[in-house]
Amino acid sequence: MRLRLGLGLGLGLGLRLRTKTKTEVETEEEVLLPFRKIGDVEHHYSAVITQSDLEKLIHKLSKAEEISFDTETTNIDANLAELVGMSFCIKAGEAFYVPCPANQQETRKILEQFESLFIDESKIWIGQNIKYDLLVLKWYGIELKGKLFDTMLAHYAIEPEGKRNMDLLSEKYLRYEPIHIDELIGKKARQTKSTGESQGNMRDVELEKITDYAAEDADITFQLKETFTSLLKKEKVEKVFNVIDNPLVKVLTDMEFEGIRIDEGFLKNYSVELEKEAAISEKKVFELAGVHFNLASPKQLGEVLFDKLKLDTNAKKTKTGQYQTGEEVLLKLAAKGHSIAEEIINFRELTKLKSTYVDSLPLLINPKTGRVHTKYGQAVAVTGRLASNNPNLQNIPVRTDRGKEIRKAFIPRDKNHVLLSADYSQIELRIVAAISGDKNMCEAFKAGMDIHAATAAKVFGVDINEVTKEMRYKSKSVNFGIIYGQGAFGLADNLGISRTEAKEIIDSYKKEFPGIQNYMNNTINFAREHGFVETLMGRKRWLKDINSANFTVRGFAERNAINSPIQGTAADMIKLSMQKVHAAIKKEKMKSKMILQVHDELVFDAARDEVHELKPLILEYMEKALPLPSDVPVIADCGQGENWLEAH
DNA sequence: GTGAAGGGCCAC
DNA sequence: AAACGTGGCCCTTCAC
Repeated sequence: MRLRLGLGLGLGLGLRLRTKTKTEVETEEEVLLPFRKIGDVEHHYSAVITQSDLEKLIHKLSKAEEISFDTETTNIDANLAELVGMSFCIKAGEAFYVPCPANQQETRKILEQFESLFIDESKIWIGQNIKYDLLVLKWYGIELKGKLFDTMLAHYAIEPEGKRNMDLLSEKYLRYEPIHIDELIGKKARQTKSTGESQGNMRDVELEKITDYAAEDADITFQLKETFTSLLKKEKVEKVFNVIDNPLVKVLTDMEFEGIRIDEGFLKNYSVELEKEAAISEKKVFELAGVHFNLASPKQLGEVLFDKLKLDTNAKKTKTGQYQTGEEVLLKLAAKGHSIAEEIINFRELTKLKSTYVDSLPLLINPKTGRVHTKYGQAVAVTGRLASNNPNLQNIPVRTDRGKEIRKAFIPRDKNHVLLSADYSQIELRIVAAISGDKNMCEAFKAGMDIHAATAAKVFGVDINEVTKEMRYKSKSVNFGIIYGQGAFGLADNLGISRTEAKEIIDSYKKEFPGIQNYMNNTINFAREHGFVETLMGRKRWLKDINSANFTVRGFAERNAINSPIQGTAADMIKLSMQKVHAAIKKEKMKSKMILQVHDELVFDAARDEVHELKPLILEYMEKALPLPSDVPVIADCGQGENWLEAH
């Protein structure tokens, strides 16, 4: 049996339409396959070539409230991409593809014709990961003024864990298997990650194929919107989507577009310095080891340390039979007087900084802007946090002297700007206090106390003035441990104290902060009953293993249950503050730009003459973005400087 | 050669 | 039995 639908149907607009059936069922058995044609609706996918067809399309789109929209480009990196074409869909089963010529002037002329649509504030643009498309357009000087509906983010709110590419969503929610991109540009073309080069040769794909592919994407996205709108309601996560994640898209688009300026010369010099030091360090290690080998290889290093030198006859091996050579292991060897271990740690620091940051960052400077444009993953972290990649600017070193030098390379755009960094103070602990309602913890924050010292005073039963550095240090560790669901074993390991002492500290902590103990129990019980936990804003995390009989798996789920509402609420809060600050900067027509987010910190490329009004504005919005229960105050601080290190 | 997995380590 | 949550990226190793 062979099904063919949608063939040769009338084309209302008289455009040059192409129609094609998606599921061509070959045999009776295949009829039983789960995938079917989109929504059982006939579909008409057409390429829009002529000027008159283009005008007809634009007219048609101008009457629609919701338009699903997708771009085809030459690069997976939106900052380097050229438009190859755009697809539109305003009705399930009917979609249009507008090819854009390689000649950028001609492409701009096509885009100009869409201006009335793009500036229409009443439109709703539907897209899957629409931040990408917005960025591509922004490079052509176009900003969509309407509202957005990102199907990727809708799905993220519904199901924050796991993959959500469009093929998958289509198969799961529409029971429809889309055309794979491999069919257009081949498998090889996909391995563009390392080179960042062309996404295959989308330009070379023949019109009929790319039309089907691109139009189908717009069609699928259009239909997913319907599905997800009701699912968001059903799962009670509309607020997460409507108030937090979906409106953040334009904010992140602007941030990614801006990027940050990097002092390339500084990094080049530092690289030479690190190279010299690493070479000296490596030589020392080889002398102490009495053998030359690849010091970057944990496998070879383990064999040298434990088979040849026999530094620890009980050295632990990993599951793959390798010796462990991580920093913890090396520190223990160093403590036993093995200076080679210390030198290896030194070598590791030098090479880590050099390869991951100092040598890599310059390679990612965008030739068009001379700046580095990170990309924010908005539907990656299960807790609701953002993730930053290519490059990751959320893990730039700051804890060691050598490491934090790298922050000096992050600089303002010009002499008239400074870097400004605003960060939340102890935000996750404040959230713990607030959602647990623990009296002592809340009071400590309300009184504006040094929270780790206040904790220490309670835990060790002394006056806050009598808290020693050691007591504060230990309490700080417990406070962090609480957030991560750490136990006595982990605390002991972390502090290098006995498990007994760790247990005593934790017991005392639980006694002095009973509300926190209650919160942990209640949260786990809630998770057991409902199968999920949620943030203050209702962001969910599903915990399928929370009732597992397997200790390990269940323990993991329990720690997730405790941590996710805390980490996620902090993420919700800073996302809300980003929207507000972004809107205020726009409203006040300021020159300053928000350029980075690092979980509890926002970085701005701030015009010097705006700093005085910008600072209080930022702090105000950060602190008021999401008021916490129990009247726990939210505090943010702000610094400025000629580079990121100084601003911190 | 490519890509996945492992070990390791940077941030919050 | 495992023992601290969320990420990204570098280098090596190993299978294909």
